[in-house]
Amino acid sequence: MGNRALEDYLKAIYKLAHEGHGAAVGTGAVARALGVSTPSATNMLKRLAAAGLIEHRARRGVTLTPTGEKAALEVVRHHRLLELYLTEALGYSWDTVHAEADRLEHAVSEELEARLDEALGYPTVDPHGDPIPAADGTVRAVRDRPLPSLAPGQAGIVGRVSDADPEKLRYLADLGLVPGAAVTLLDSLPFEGPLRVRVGDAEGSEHVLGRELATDIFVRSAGVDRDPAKGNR
Amino acid sequence: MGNRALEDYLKAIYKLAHEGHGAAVGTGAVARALGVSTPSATNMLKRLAAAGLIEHRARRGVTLTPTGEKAALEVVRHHRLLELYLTEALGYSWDTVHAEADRLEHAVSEELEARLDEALGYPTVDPHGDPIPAADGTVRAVRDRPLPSLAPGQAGIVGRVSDADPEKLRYLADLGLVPGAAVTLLDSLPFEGPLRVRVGDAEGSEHVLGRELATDIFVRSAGVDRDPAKGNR
DNA sequence: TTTTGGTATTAGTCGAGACTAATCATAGCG
DNA sequence: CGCTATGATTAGTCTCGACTAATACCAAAA
Ligand SMILES: [Mn+2]
Ligand SMILES: [Mn+2]
Ligand SMILES: [Mn+2]
Ligand SMILES: [Mn+2]
Repeated sequence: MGNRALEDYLKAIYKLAHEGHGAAVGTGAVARALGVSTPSATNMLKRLAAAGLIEHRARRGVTLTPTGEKAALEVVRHHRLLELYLTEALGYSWDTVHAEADRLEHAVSEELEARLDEALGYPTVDPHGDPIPAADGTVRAVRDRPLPSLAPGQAGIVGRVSDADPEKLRYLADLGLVPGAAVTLLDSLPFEGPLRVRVGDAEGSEHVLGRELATDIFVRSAGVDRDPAKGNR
Repeated sequence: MGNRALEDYLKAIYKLAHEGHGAAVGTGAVARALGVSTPSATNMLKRLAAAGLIEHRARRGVTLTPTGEKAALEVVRHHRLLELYLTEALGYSWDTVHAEADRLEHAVSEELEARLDEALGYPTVDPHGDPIPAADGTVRAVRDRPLPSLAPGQAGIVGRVSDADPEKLRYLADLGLVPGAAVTLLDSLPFEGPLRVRVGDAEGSEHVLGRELATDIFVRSAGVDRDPAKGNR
């Protein structure tokens, strides 16, 4: 097919750029994210650069140009609108939507995008807590921090969880660790040990989480509940 | 992309086989249907044959094998479920759904297919009157005849209209010539001339239709209203 | 300063699907 | 019975994305 590959590269670059704060994205990272060999990535990155979608400083890394960022946001918007629509309107569970949306995202027209947006009431957050870029390319900034960065005894609200692994998502849902849930870090064992957390408000249930799993959960301060996402639902 | 091309070829062959009653489908017809050169079609047909999806008697034409027919029906089912879902649930008009479904059909998983089917109440007809193949590969037989084959004075019910041309569909909708509408052939001018029809019951409105347009409208006898399609909606 | 190891690029190949130009096969007509 | 029109196939290319194997770069360690 034509632009499916390009779109997936742009999306991957966008996401990598936003988790490794600001720095340029390496060829290898892109390759790993897409399950592709590094020469394949090099080749593709050159073409993206030739198309003016990315800046490619050889042996340095890669950054999205404004045009490229716009295109990437378009794909991300499709993906997240689809994820939300599939769960809200068609009863999908949040652990299965990702794969479905990954295929559908490339076949979504501007009209379908608009109709999904409308049917959902112009949402700003997807089922996993990721922000849905607006039609004009605006994205709410994410300031959530990984759960382990809380101080012992500190409370937070789950803002976002990593949406890649269905198993993980099912497990988190069982524990009640979904976006919007209150969570308190009771203590965290040293030497990268597990964390003990309370899920829910005053007398919620306690759980122990492995370090790795906890790192995929992002929280915001419990006090500061100025979340634009809640604005228009 | 991988199977998008194959699926489109299978779908095209299926549809051509069903409009030219029973005969084998020629390479040229396939090429024309897909907007592709005949050598491209020859090449692709060979690969479909190698995959056991079609029977290709050289210089004869092509027929779907049971496996091929099953695969084709799968695509057709996706297409028509999507068309219906887009109109019913997302407010698409019937002239624009075809193009959208043509892209989405290849990205529909078995799960999404099942959920669309359920959300629509297990429908059997798409917005243009085409039958939706059941999950088990069953298709309601279509016995509708072209409008011009009615005898002057004879009444019928619109069963199906050709869904390829949006302009045409908009025009037909304006005239009220949609599936389920009653239509009476008042008279038809000789030498392939235009037809005068009444749309609606006793005192409906009268319209004149060009021969070509009329040939894209398919009707069933007004009396025999044993239509399985009306069964479960 | 030389060695080493991780990362990126080059070189060469492959299959999918498309194209054009040239050739063939056959049905039907004269 | 031979000729021709129509339709199908062959031959040869092209682009897109992927791959492996070989090479080049560069930073840090020795
Ligand atoms: Mn994708
Ligand atoms: Mn998501
Ligand atoms: Mn299609
Ligand atoms: Mn249709």
